[in-house]
Amino acid sequence: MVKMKDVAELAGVSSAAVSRYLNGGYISADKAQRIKQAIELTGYVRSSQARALRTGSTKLIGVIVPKINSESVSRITAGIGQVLGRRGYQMLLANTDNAADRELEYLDLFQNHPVDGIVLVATMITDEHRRAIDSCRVPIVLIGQHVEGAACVYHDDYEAAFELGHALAGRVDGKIAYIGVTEEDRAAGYDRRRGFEAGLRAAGNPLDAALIRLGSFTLDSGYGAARELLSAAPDVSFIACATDTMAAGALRAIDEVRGVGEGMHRVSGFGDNAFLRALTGGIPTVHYGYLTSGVEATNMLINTLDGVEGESGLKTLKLGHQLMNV
Amino acid sequence: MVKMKDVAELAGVSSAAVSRYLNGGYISADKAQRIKQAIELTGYVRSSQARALRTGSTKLIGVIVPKINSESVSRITAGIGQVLGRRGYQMLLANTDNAADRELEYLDLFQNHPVDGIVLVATMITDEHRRAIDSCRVPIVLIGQHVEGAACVYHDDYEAAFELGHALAGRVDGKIAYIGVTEEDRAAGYDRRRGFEAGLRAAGNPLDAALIRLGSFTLDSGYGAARELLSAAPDVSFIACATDTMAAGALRAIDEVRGVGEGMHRVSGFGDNAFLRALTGGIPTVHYGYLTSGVEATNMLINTLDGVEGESGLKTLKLGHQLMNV
DNA sequence: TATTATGGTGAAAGCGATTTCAATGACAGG
DNA sequence: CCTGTCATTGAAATCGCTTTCACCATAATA
Repeated sequence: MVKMKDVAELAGVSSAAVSRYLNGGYISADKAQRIKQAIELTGYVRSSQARALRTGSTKLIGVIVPKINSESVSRITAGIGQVLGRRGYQMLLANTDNAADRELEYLDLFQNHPVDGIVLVATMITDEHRRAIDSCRVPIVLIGQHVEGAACVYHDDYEAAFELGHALAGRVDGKIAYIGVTEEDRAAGYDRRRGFEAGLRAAGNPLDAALIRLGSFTLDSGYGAARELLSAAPDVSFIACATDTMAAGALRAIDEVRGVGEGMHRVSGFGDNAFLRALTGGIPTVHYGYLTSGVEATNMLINTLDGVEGESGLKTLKLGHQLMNV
Repeated sequence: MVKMKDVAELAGVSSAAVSRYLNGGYISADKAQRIKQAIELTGYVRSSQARALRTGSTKLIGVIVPKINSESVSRITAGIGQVLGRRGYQMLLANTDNAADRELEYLDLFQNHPVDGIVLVATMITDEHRRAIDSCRVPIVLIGQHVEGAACVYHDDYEAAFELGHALAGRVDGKIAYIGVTEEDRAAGYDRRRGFEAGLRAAGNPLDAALIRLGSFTLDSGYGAARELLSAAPDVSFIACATDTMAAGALRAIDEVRGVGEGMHRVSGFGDNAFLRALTGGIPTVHYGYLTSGVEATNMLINTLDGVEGESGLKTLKLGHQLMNV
């Protein structure tokens, strides 16, 4: 492996000069030229490990996600990767598989192992999380949850759910049920349910607490909850779900119980999943710019790291949403 | 930041001893104990950057994927991540967004930037790819394509497609059409089409070359191709697709043209997408263990890196498949 | 002419680990 | 008592780069 010293010798300069050439310090045109040639000749590439040791920066961003194989998360990740690539950073990906404690673990690992910053696609925010975030040694941006005092990019789940509930209340006749997710997930659990309830209530069609079920983000859990609902309360005519994935499960359940195709206009979701849209023609749902949230969060983070001027760096950003098919 | 020297001083030993303690070299029980305490007391964690510089190993694995936001790829990635986490490595993720040249770029980047090995979720394998793979300075495993002389984990797309074609030939009456993908993707393009054709032919119901279209992996492209097919050849009664995603698009097209629900038994796919399964009750498709291929490939790679005994290290592994809903 | 900037430069000091090496002491065997 | 193992040990050399520092021209200013 050719190192800087070799290049320097070949070019007849000191390695300090080569380093300066590479990093844009004082260098005479003459030597710059010689160094350039020497580098090309030897095919030299600088060791990022030595550089990292010396500078303390690795150009690595840690990205922690709850589940990579989900449409929303993988879109966010795509957005993150896009910006990272463009701005000269690389992505260290950690998939926690929905285990909140592994989130903390990785938060820890990433601080000691070498990342310059962290993007956390958040679900549950416990006190421990808050503490870990506060005491994080590198800049960190959250996606998906609004946490006081932390930099975050999120959607207004309450407002979106409110609008959805309000809009649906008028269009649906009969009983509306709701399949939510754990309220520990503030955004997708608590906010969506509360917003939806408030929306229905505001439209004069309040949600019956007995018709609320809890899923776990998966298609199967949506299916199971819906089956249970349909047999426990056969007069339910519409099932609103906290995610499109669970809505797909509910759809399947309704189709099974009431006949194929029946489900299509009897569920709503969140997230505007492309498959669901194509296969059903579109159920009522909320469109979020997942990719955008990845992009925005990452830009925010890197602006801070690179000290981009005119940029205040980390902050809080609420992205918009769009009601679909209502 | 507390460094090894600090720990050493506190424990009254040399830093060499601490290093040995950490890496399992000769150390007396007495000193080991003192070092252990000193580490706990100081909260010392060793700098992976310094370690990387010295040892040349970063415990980082580069993972190159064509598109992270696709069900199959994100499942593979989940499998990779699982093994990586378990075996003490971290994942450097690069998303090429289906640009083959960016694959090469990252292959390059990863060799210079510091990874111990590479997992390439492959699509197109050009000569340039082959060269890049051959001359790769770190171990590399491919997923999804079979490349002579390279370590790879893949599925037998030809065989699977053959079986699917053969099985469908009997069940479908009327004309069968096919929406494929670029043949530069040997596995998903060439092998699947050829296998499918051969399967149909073997069953005495050969595919009409005029009924073949080309999509681009996306739902929309499947939709577009299907619309075009349906108007160009209204007597087509079944559309086989090279991916479930395109099948979803085709389904939508059929529903639009022929009425909702009609599509369900008129398309087939590849990949056994969970949404598709739930929403349609299951179209004929091929189930691949995507997560497994990620797991297997990664284990293969790390066995090589860690020199696991009894393991021959890198090799070629063909995984099985399963016909669904035929 | 004397000073002061100013662009350029290389030697050398780290960054924080791992690892070689020679040295040590203990202990068994002869 | 001498010699050979053998487990332990710390000093010191690296790993490959960045960056400080002192220094040198040369040009600009007083």
